[in-house]
Amino acid sequence: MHQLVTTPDQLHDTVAYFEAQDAFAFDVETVGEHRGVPAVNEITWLSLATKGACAVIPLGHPNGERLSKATRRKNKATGEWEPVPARFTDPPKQLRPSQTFAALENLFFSDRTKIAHNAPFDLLSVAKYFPGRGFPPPPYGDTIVAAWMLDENRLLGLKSLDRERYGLDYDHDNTGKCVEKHPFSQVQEYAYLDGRSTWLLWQDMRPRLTAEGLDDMWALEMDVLHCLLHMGQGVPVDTTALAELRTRLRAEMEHAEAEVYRAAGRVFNLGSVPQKQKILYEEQGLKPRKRTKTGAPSTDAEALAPYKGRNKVVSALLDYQEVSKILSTYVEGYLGTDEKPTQIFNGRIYPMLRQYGTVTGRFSCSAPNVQNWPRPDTVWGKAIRDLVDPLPGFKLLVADYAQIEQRILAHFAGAGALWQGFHDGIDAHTATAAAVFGVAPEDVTKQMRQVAKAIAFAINYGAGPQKVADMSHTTLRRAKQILATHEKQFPEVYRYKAKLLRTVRSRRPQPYLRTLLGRKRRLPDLLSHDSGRRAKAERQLVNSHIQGSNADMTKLAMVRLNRNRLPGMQILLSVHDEIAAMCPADIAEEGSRVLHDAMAGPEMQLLSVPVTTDVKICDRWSEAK
DNA sequence: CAATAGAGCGCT
DNA sequence: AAAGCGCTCTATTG
Repeated sequence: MHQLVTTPDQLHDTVAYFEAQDAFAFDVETVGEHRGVPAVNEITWLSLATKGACAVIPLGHPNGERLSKATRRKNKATGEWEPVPARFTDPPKQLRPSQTFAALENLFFSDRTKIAHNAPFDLLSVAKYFPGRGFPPPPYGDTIVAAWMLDENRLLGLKSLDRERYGLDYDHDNTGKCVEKHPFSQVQEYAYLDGRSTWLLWQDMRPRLTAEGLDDMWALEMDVLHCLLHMGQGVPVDTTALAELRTRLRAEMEHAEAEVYRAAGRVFNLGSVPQKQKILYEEQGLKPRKRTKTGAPSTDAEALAPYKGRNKVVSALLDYQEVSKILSTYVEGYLGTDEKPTQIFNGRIYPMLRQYGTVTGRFSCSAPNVQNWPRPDTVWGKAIRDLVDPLPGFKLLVADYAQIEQRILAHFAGAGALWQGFHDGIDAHTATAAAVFGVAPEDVTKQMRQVAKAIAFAINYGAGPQKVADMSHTTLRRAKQILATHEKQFPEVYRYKAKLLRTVRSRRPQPYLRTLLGRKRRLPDLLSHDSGRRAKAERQLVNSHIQGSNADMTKLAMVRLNRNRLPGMQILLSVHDEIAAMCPADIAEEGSRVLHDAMAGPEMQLLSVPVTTDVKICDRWSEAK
């Protein structure tokens, strides 16, 4: 059972009880148009749970109980069913957020372990109610991170975990999505169960992390969480430049659109795949070069590439699609339109990095996703990245690891040509090309290097000879020959792959690998009887080992940067092997050294080959070369 | 009308 | 028979 807290006395008793514990779970329900954005949302429910107690604190829920059960009624005149607007009694008198959070301040700003399911959301939502105090300090617990570390392949939502662990199946009408639509007692029950199950899951999972040898990785992830709270301040953007970009892109798009219609001889919906198929493969008489997985002729850029410059519709369409993608995703997506809300608040975007967002250990990123910004060596990529606007008096610091995945491969494979190349300071693709083509590194041509890149894909992603041929612009026969030579020149790479497979496949109860810093990746399909699934799992094995180890290093670098951050320095973004920060201009040089050492200092030399990064100090991203 | 699937495309 | 993501648009389904 739980205590409903609506009076100062009850609040006082609740606080006293929770302050006597060394850990507690909590959960917030939020409302408002931007309920999902912790920087600006509004909390209307707070639930707390710990050993022996749960408390639910409503903070301005608008509804009492539902007056009529019916949600639809028949219109007598038309005979149609119409929705009945929900009507409620008045809600009970509730505590004000200000008095409530004042009473809870000592609890949240204590050394007690603060546990939530997706803790950055709850902690940052709560933090606003403690102005001037920043966010609650460690230690933290996050049941979604724990669940992910214990099984990255399963559904991680609180409700799914409850169903799996306890057979508990509450909330059939998605109460949390929009609490203000629902009656008081229903939300009260919902908030109670969310808080309670977070606490129960924590009790269940924390010891299992230790049992699975994940204590060090857990410590790292909780340090990452601390860093994410710091990053919750968001990224300042130049909204004026963004609006100008919108004007430019709209003009370009109108032009491109007209070009397509002119070439096609008629107007059609440029966003419609079926219509594009009709135009290209029926009216223009092109031969489909590729099929989609449902068997339809593909209209993607790769399928159209052979016709670019030869067919006017194709050329115009590809131009249109490029502009349209940039405008809708990166410009209107951020500024908002009549249909879509803006993602910019107080001149900032608040990208959400999810530390549990991938099976390999990488971050995923959303709302907006800044990990898929167009590359800085393209005209639109420059324009998008230049929207990041360090505050007056600040510089931008941007750094990425050089060829980190190839270095990790060299580390795992051990002594050999690749490994030696890194020790000699030779670029990995150049070293590979030199060995495969039997020439000196200085004689490696652009084309040879391109082939070496394709080989790297073949190793890291498990690409086959056909793919390598396509990437290297050569024949299947030649690609097979090249791969055979590579195997002869780099036997240690293939020995490493074989040994990894043997080791991992023999592990029980299900095969799993461990990354550089001990993260687990389970690959049950390595034992599948379906050869297709097995082959896929074998590709994932090598890729996850390398990609996951890369993720470990980047996460560790972020934590180190957060720890050694200079006063006024703010970590802005992380994109897989890249970290961007903002630093007061007068200490930018020193800040760049801190960033460099966080990523590639002596303590970060965790591989048997050197790890390097180059930090750029700039006012705009595009200046970073 | 809302939710989901499919295609496509941006990134490392 | 190329690993890991998220967003937008259209078409289809409930």
